[in-house]
Amino acid sequence: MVRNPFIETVRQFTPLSPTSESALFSELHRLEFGKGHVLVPPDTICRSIYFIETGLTRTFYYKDGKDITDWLSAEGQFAVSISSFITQQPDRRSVELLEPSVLWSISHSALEKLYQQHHELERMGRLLANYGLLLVQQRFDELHFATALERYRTLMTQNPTFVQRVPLSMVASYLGMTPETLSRMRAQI
Amino acid sequence: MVRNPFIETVRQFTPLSPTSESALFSELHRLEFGKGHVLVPPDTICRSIYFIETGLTRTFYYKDGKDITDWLSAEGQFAVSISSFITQQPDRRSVELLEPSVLWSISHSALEKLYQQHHELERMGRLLANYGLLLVQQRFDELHFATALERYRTLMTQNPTFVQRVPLSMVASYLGMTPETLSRMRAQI
DNA sequence: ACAATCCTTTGACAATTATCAAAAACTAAA
DNA sequence: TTTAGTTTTTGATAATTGTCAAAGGATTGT
Repeated sequence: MVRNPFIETVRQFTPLSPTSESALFSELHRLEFGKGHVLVPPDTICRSIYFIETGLTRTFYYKDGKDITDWLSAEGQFAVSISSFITQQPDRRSVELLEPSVLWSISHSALEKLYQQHHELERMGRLLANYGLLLVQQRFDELHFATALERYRTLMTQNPTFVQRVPLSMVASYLGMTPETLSRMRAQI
Repeated sequence: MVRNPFIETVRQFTPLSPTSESALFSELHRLEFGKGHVLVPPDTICRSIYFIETGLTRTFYYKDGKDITDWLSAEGQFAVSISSFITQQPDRRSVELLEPSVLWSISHSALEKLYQQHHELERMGRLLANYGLLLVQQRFDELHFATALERYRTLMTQNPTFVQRVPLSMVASYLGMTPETLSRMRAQI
């Protein structure tokens, strides 16, 4: 029974045999980086997925010269440039640390190999993809027809720590608004 | 070698052995319904996923009394209330036919059984979930920081038939704007 | 502690998009 | 074909959000 935060999170999705667990564990790498470290540079292939033991990351890209925060992940969550990881093609999205972090990474190629060898791990991969789908769909719904104030309120109930830990200019683009608009939503309580 | 549009599409994601193919095929049901037929009523559990051989479907829900088109699917694509299907919990999203359609359905429980029995099919499920993730992410990006005109233009290049086949009021909410705004975007060419 | 920088807020104004109303265009049934 | 109903377009106006500029706060390094 491996004791590792990545594995323990994965177990909540599907039970794993000791064989699968140790095979998975043997491909994990523990990483420690400081604030500002770039996990995935822009226009490169995202070759690993990162589980956050402690710390905070953001995925972002530039559109028309503007810095757009696409995703935020904290402890217990995954950080990845999702479309690049799935397609193994370069993507404009970049991933960086907003706080010094302890991460567990596994490479795309190692995962592919594990998927081939262990049906259980293939299932884990499917369930993690399903989970990701739910998360993206939730954010999609928010943007679809919620006002700036509604989106801020949802964030305050679902991820209040982001507002404390992430610069507001990044929270603003995460929510699909300008920093000025976010500041005004906050003033409205 | 099964000849079936669902199976042929799935083969493009991953190769399937004859055994897996016939196991999958044996769980498929061919369905034919007229325009307006409701595949998934609102606030019910979406128990099947539907592959469209011919026809057109939309997923929609009501927010503040307004009808919002969440997703459109045509021949060669899948129709499903995605979060309900994944969680097997009720969801406000409803799925209906916009044209008379020929569909191939498979139930969630049959899929679960097949996933258990055939590693290859579990892989297929994982790859289909990955594909869905890419699609939702693309639409998320659009809404995040593209203007109404940009969103209309993207639709015209990526799915021009939707504009011809779907009532414009539904295309408008699909794109996250009012019918009046869509009409004005169209007038601007 | 202090400067230098960066982040956030505030204000004035502009652009985008929504709302409401009515006219025009289209569709379907008799 | 004509009519009744629905959808789409157009117009006037309002609400929301963005842009630009400047002031106020906070943070960091020396």
